[in-house]
Amino acid sequence: MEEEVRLISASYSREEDGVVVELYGKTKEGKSIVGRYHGFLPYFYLVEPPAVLLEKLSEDEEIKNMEDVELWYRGKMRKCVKVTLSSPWKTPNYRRFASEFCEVLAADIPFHQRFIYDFDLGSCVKFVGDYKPNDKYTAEIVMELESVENIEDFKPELKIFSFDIENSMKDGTIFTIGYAIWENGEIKEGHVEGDEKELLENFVKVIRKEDPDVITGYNIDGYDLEVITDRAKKLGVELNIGRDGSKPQRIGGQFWRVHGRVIEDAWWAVKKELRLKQESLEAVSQELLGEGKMDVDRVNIDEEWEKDRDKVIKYCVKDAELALRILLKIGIIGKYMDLATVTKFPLDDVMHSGTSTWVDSLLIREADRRKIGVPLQGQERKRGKIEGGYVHSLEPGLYHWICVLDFKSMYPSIIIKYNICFTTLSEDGDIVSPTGAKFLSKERREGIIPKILKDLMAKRDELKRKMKEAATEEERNYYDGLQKAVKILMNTFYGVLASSFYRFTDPRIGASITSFARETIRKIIGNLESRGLKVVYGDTDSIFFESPHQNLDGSVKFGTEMAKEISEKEELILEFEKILEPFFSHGAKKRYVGRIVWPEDKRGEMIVRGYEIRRTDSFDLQSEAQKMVFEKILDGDVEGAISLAKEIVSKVRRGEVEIEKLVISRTVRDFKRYKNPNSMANVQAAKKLMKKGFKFIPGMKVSWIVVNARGSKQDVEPYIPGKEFPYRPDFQYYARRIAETLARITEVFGIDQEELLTGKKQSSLSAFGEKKKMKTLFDYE
DNA sequence: GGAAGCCGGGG
DNA sequence: GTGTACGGCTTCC
Repeated sequence: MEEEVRLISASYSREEDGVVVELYGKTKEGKSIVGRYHGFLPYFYLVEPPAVLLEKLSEDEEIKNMEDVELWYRGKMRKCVKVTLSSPWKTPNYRRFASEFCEVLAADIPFHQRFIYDFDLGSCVKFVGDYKPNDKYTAEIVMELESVENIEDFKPELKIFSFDIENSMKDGTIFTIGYAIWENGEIKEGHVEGDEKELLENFVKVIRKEDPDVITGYNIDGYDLEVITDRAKKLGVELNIGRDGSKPQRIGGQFWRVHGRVIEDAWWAVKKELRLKQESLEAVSQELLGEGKMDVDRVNIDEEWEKDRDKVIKYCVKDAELALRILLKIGIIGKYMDLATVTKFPLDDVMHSGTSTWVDSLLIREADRRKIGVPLQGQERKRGKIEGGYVHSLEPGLYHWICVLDFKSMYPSIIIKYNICFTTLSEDGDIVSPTGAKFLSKERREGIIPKILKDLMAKRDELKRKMKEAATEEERNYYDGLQKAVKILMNTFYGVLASSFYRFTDPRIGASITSFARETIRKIIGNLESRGLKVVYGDTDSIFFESPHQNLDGSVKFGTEMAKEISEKEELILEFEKILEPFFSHGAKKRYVGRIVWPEDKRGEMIVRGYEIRRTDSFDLQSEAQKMVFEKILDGDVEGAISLAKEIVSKVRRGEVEIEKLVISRTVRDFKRYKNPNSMANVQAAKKLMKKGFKFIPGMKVSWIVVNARGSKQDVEPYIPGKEFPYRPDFQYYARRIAETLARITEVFGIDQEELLTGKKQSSLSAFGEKKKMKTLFDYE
């Protein structure tokens, strides 16, 4: 019997006759399946172990086998012993014990991943074996596996179960659980009823019956799952919602895992994929779906429940539905399926493991093939930060016809070009990085990291080619998703190598990569300048220079030629990415704005880098004013921009501003949890609300307006939407904040914060012309 | 300037 | 379960 399966998650069970590896997935036909594999055993390696250790281990019943092997480790082949044991869960103990005697290798690899590496499985496989009904599982098909083979990847539609709970603010009792299920392009809704115990039992029943691949909801990681687990425990309900009947488990006080399914919090998905100022379900639904939650006062949920149960149930189901549609809208499942394909992992592993594990997935397999020892992940963390990319200084001003060139996969290309790898790092290497580290040339020993990256790069080119040749939109999207995933994975390699203590590397390697990159980009900038071109800016892998032609056609032609010419010289590919007309910066690195005029499909798009305001104490007027001024500048109207900035500031000073645009909001927790509660504006606002007779519940969001910022601490007054605000905002304070924001732009034209505020020039320096002085004034980094 | 603290979502 | 884990901003030292 055979079944073609996309792997969703993998784990193992202890059964009477030993350990069983369980591979969960979805078949091409859309059925849920579990494949059971018997007889795979955990193992690790000892490097040059002393006899006393071997003796002790050989007397131990847990140890199944010991075998002499040779492994390359720290620059040479060494005598090692492969130790096979019978219980994966005991491995950490033996690892700790053995570490007292000698170095231990590959003893910290999760058992199911060890299985996947050893069978070199990808994310889609063929199960070969017999169907054996087994009432342990909720899956439709259960197979006892004889073998597992890799097959071409496919993306089955997954079944997604979204839920939401409503529970008492007073005692935590769960009132209802609403859900929405995505299957075959349709959404089905429902809720569970009964007293709290029945309700939880019914919830478990629904999940077991529906057997979803993915469980979601909004902030379920931090709230709903926690509450449900607590209440179930109190009431003695078995929360066996795993595909094997196991309970969900919290990992590191963070996310949750359950055997056979993926638990993906829609809120976290939104955080990962988008950068939004407001992340509440209401705000995100409005933003992505154009509709909001139902009108229920959840601070008074107990009363609402007493008053109108049907309404609360509807509200609850609606929230579950919104979370589901958000998850679908951002396409995170599809994206991670593509990443699963390129990392050769089950979906759950790629979604819920760190990026270093993605790199492990390719690197450990390759290391095993080449008999290279796999070191343990070091314990040290966050040490010795390496120097990053080169950032070219940016002189303040407005520029025209800026060509932007970008290195294609710069860091991966550098790693390949200079054969940078832990296997090539060597004192007698002939490739010397600017930091002094030496690497063997490709001819003497090809590094395994460069090899993997080279394959990935070729893979990406092939996928891009297939994408271009695609006959249908669907096919095109399929390949586009995969090529993007390869790109993400390639960049992850650098990110992991640059982190100070990844198992396969050390800071010398990360530092060498960036130093080669800095050297390369500096050289190219130097070349461009020696041709008389003005290089305006550059950051890590991009170069911005002024086109010698003040028109579109000439600039496109010139940029294309330059990219081609430099690429040929460097063994690295420079791509002509875009033309900005105009381009503006006030002179700080990583901060600029511009309008794209080429390529055609992005024409008119405004790009803003580094100026985004995402401070927790920001108010709407700040970002609105900034945006308006930028738009004027990009229209080429500098005078207009300056007068607009002055006008906005003086209007705020005079109090001619919509009060809503000055509101600042934040959550307030239990006052006791603050070290210095009285100094915090949110606490002050909450206390004043209570005085006015409003009910305060920890966790509530409060809004306020600053009414006096002159003293040692800010005086604020709560703002209640829809009600008149009976105080006078501290307009001087708001004018100052706005002027601070806008002056960063207008300073380039000689108008500083003081002048925006008072209309008077404060410094004797006037605007342009005095470049040298301007540079010292504005070149803050 | 780096480490520690806190928020954000949810009822 | 061979894994101990957010990301960004602010305040503190």
